[in-house]
Amino acid sequence: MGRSNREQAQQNRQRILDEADAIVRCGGAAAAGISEIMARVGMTQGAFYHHFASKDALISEACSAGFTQSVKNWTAKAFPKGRPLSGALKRLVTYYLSKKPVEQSCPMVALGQDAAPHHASEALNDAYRDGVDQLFSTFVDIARTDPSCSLSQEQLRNAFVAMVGANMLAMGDWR
Amino acid sequence: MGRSNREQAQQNRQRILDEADAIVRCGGAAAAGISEIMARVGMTQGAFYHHFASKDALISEACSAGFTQSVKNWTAKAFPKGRPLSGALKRLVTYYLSKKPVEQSCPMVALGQDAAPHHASEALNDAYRDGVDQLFSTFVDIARTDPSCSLSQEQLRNAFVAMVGANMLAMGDWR
DNA sequence: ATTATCTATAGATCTATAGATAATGC
DNA sequence: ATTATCTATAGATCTATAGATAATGC
Repeated sequence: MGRSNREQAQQNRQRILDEADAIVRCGGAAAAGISEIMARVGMTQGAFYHHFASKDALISEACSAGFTQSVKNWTAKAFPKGRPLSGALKRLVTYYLSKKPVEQSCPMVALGQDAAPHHASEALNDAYRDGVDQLFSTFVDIARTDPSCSLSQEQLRNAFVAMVGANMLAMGDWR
Repeated sequence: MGRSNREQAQQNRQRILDEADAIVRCGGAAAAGISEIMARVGMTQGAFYHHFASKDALISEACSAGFTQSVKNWTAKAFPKGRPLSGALKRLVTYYLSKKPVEQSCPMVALGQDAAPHHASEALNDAYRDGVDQLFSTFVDIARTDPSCSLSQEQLRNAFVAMVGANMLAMGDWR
């Protein structure tokens, strides 16, 4: 097959990112082989390197994309259309702890090990830390907007890490 | 070099397990290559398969061993010799959240992704779930023995997952 | 005779690159 | 002319096995 036009090529790049994000959330960076990703997209391995400089560049970008997606989801679930602001934090926590398809697992948990500075590139570690900060800010924003929530900053931090920890430990039980 | 005697061979097996545990805690199961492990032990790859049926058998056993070690450490840190029972839970939490060498990272966090049933063998998943149960039981036992602690069962579960979640998220910041 | 270890290697990945090909963009 | 994709392959893993070797255990 010949080359795509610019718009199509841009869409193909996005599909590579989306597939990488999905696989990474299932099994971490090691599970996201380039041949597997490209096969899902419907192209050969060779084309990959036209879109990304390296696997690490892909994973770092997929990490950022995954966190951006989560921020969007959190806000949408906390403030569904036509419902009062009150109860927003509770709705978020319920959504976060609900069972979802593996490819929608939380990026904080999916990349926790891969993003540790001992093994990760600086790009990936930065993307991860930035993503965690974004999700925590979103969490606090939701709590502050929810008039039924009166938790202090410290209580919010405890609630946040408890939510993430509970999610990680629950992963072992998914059948 | 020729063969070791039975006692020496048994010690070698234990060293393989210990090295596997250390590497797994640093970077998960994928980071623990058999050649790397055997090189650290000071033997060649070929000898590995005399001691273990497969890499998966090794990782599963290393997982159990890691949790057993953690249970022991938790109890020792909560109840140091010559100190009152009061304050035991606080001492445990402080120890758990203190910065330690990577090869002593918490197995709940190190293996969280690897042990998820989608990718893990049943043996590894069982070892992980069993290990988490053991650590939670240890946590509850310490709390129940500590006269200064009056947390309910539900509060203890929240404290446990918060502690684990905080540890996982802190990993991204280790420099 | 048994067994713990070593040597050598098969076979399956996986990342990355070089060069050809075919369509787009100008 | 440029560029998105494909074909083919290099080179580096990594798990596992087969068969040889050398010391132990009896």
